[in-house]
Amino acid sequence: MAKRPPISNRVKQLRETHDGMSQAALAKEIGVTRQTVIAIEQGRYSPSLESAFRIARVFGVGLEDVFSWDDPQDS
Amino acid sequence: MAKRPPISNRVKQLRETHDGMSQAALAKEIGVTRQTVIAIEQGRYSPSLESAFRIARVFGVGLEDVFSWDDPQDS
DNA sequence: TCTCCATGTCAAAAATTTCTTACATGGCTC
DNA sequence: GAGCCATGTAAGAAATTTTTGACATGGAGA
Repeated sequence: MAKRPPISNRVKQLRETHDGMSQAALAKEIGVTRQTVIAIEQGRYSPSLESAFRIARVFGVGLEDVFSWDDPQDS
Repeated sequence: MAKRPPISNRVKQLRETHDGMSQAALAKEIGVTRQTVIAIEQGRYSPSLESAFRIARVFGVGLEDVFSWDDPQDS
């Protein structure tokens, strides 16, 4: 199965600050299913670059304002 | 099959400006195979967010300095 | 209470990305 | 020419992401 990726995201917070947009509404806007939004928010797997870009666009922010790389160790 | 995503990238240029790093060397650094690097450079599909972050890191730039969303317009 | 909505879980199928292996070409050097 | 190295193609297997559909829970409101 999929490992948890070393990437965290603020999708949930962004939804809240975006007029309490629901997962279903976000899913519809970016063209994926609600299951996908749930899985991304829960960090079960990281989305495709394409979905990531679409999410950032919906919220009008940069990709790295939504997703961030937080690998503890790495040379 | 996969559609070509509305995302372009400068991986090839970055390799060149990075001391002519080969595809094989880049692949090894980001932990994927050479085939994957080729496919990404050719835009056959967009990489996972994880691979995208690793590529940006290798070149010491931001994610959006490597990959950019170029969709004509959204509805 | 009953209904609606948002969130969440689960499982299996479908789609996409990545890997593995093998082979081809062009450039360069010896 | 022979030997490398970098790039490219191709096909199938493996892994991961996304979809589909069904069901459960809690909160808000009528």
